[in-house]
Amino acid sequence: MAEEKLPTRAEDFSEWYNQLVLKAQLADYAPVRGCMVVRPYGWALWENITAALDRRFKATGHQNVAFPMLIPRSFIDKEKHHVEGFSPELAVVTIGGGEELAEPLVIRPTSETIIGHMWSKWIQSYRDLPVLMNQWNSVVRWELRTKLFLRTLEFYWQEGHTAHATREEAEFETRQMLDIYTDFAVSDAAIPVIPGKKSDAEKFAGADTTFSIEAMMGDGKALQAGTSHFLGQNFAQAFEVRYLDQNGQLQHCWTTSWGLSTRFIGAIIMVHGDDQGLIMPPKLAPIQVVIVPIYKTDEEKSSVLDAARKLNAELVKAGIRVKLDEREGQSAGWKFNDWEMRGVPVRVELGPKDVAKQAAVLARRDKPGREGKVSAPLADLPVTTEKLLAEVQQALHDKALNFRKSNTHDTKNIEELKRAVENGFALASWCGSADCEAKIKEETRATMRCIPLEQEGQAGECIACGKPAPERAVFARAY
RNA sequence: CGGGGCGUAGCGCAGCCUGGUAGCGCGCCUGCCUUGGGCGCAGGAGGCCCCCGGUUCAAAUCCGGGCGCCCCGACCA
Repeated sequence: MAEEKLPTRAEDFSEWYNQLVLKAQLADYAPVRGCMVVRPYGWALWENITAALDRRFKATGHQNVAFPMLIPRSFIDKEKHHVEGFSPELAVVTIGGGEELAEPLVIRPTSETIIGHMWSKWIQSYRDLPVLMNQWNSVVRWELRTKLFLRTLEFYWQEGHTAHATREEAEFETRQMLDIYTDFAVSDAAIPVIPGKKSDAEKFAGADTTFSIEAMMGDGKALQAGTSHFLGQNFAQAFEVRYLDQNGQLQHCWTTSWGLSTRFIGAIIMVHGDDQGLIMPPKLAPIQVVIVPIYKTDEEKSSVLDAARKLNAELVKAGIRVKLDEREGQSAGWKFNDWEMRGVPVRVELGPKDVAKQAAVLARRDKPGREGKVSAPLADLPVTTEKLLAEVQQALHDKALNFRKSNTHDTKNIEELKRAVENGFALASWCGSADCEAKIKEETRATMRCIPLEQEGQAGECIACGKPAPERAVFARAY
């Protein structure tokens, strides 16, 4: 690392983000434009995210599967809106084994089509339903403007796909998975999100209805952190996914799909991070506690390291993800800064003075300097640490929620909305027309993020046209 | 896809205008010293100066062409 300090978020949020991702060794640029290499620390975070989600998917009856990456080009063409939405960003394979292919293959941008194709073979009867599947994979979308984690040509995600006998059941599934994303974001990532419905302009290509969870980043911009789509019978019709019901009638299935990607790592960085670097939510942190030993003489070194290793073992036994930093040649101060930059939520400082009184200094990442430090007896440390991790988890969530609240404004006209989205969210009544939505975007550079499921306050007149509006929507500049 | 910036040691950069021995900081290696908030000293290793062509006795430097990456704007998980 050439530069030790990051730019501050106020100076240049975008540059702060870029440098942090590289310096914290979450990811690096790949040799191909717009592609990233996820490094061990970043992947460990992703693994914790996948574990937290996968647990929830399994608990609601979903099974994991693996579909191939290559899809016949013609499949994409079968659903009208789908092809319109995805054609511009497809990567297409035209040569295989040195021969021009009879039919080009696309690298999946998402798997609705190939899954629909297979379902048409597998689903015959209402007894075969529902089908509840999920796959962890990567997909490719040829984006023009890329940014590590937030938008790369290839990204990692999970895509859930389900087929149901009735509209109601499919709609329930769509909402259930949105709830799961919300619960994950709030409980595990400490990121408050607004679950809501997308406008027609913003919805998934091929969906009847798209829901999303929207989060506010540290610069006040919005990030769509997860989506759940009610696909109606669009793909079932395009791929003839049909079943015979109890009355002997042939019916099209109702399907859903839902996804959450490595983009979520970008959300964690931009929601919790501060000018010192990352702050990992304890529940997802690859390293929850780092022990930094401090010593001068050989004698001190051996007694401190003895105590540190013993402590390390006890914390491991308590189920805490702990790392003992035994690196030589870096000073304790250097290590403090290093682990702060990498966002470890709790640091244990252990030096001769501490060992003498059988204690250790605990420092919490979310409170800088002395303010966040306390001394605690070594014997209690597994318990004390666990408690502190829970406190940090809660504090991060509350801080993010307060930040969002204080940067969200009720707006009554376009001027107010324009000002509100300079550094936050705007709540505004919206009549629901695409024209008004387009007008707002044109004049303010903000997009309609979602119509929150939980409506706060009374809807009045549409902010753009003045006609009565049924609902209030969130507008913001978005990543 | 438009606008801007940048390609020189692992990283960050200077040198280029005005052609002539390739440099600085950090990192890395060795040794000593240090470790409670980004220690210090000494020695050392490390280069297709993005690529191709041109001008010239001589090109990192001037000229032409290409490629790549980043940033900013319109589309997107």
